[in-house]
Amino acid sequence: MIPMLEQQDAPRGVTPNAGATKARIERAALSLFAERGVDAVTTREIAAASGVSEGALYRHYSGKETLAETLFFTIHKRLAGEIRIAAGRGGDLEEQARAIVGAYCRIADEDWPLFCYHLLTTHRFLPHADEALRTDPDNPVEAVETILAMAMDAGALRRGDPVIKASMALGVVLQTALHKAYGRISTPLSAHAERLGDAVIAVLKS
Amino acid sequence: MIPMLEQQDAPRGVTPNAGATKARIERAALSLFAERGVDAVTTREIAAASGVSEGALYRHYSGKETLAETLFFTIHKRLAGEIRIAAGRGGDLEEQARAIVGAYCRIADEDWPLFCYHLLTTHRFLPHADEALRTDPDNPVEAVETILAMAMDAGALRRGDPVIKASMALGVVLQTALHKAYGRISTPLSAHAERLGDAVIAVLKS
DNA sequence: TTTCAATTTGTGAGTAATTACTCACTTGCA
DNA sequence: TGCAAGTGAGTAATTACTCACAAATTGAAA
Repeated sequence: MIPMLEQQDAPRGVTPNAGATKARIERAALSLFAERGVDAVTTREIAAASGVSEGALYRHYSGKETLAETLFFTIHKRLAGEIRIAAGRGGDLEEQARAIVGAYCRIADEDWPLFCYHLLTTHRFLPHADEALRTDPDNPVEAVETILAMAMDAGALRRGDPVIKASMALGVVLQTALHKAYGRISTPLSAHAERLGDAVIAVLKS
Repeated sequence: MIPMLEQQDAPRGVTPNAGATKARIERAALSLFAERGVDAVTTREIAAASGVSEGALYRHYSGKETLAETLFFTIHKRLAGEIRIAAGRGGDLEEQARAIVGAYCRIADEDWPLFCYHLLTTHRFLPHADEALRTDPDNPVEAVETILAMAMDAGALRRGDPVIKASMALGVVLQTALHKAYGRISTPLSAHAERLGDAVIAVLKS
């Protein structure tokens, strides 16, 4: 089952509403999960918020946990992809850093519930995911680590532990996003992209 | 009820084991909460892990939620206090920053379950705490914000939004701690205190 | 020191409430 | 007509919390 998340244009030969229910369930679950945590949200609530019955939920997902997991890894892989794309647009390390920061801000502002859900539930899924997913290199952290390791090899960055450098650099952006999640910041994350970029670059050079 | 967390020296006139049960419950709950999340841990499990009965739990706390909340705000206030102490030892902003980073690392290494629990459950308690607690200025974030605002007033730091600066600086340390929680880093946090300090200072100056 | 009632602390089976999930059935589209 | 999609009352299992009781501790009188 592929998550839909957004209403898509209907391919020909398919009812226009195909996937609509699935997408509504996902959007409702997402907001509730981000707000109160997966465990605190009941399947009844998800159904009510989606405007469908509880049974419909099980037509699309084998259970609540699977739904939560699928949503998580959707954004997880998307973030990894966007990071690689941003970094792949070339330029020096500073330009790459700014591009990655910009991508994070854009994704966060475009779909805050999804981004927020990822931010707040990583610890639930990452350490406990099965071997295949946990060691899957297609994740945001490793994407950044790879870029930093390559920059070190190329002499664009002082040698050091890429794991630590990556966590420090990511922290600049993610903690700011967290503060937004806590209600300490009300502006879009993009409003701070430049300062975030400056700080990330300062961390990388430190 | 005051959380005990550690066995204390018995004041005279009091049984030597006073508080021992309460402390055991708290330690067991802490580890379980940090590992799997408050909602996923049952009172039975806490009782079993503490080696006491389920009823004993309710002699000391009015319920699971109260226990979780008390543990959270214990470390929350302690972190705020330690930050202020570290910053209060004088010195210029760089020395203050290094002292605060050192304090975070020390607390994390001294009591990782407690620190980790705080790290992973902030979003559960902070946005939903009652007015008094949520607006209580005795918290780690405001402690840092205050220090930065004062440094700006004193001309030691370029003017800017202290909220953003604080979140970026905190992120350097907290995201690295998170990566330790995810199993990406196995060394003590203190092993990276110097690099973390360098990065925080770089962020502040950026 | 010994005794002992009062008080605190601990026990664990029981309970009411909740909840994830099922299934026999209906609906509506191709 | 056939099949996928949707329904919602029902169910078995779980769980936070209670309560009647037992054990331990205390302070001090004898």
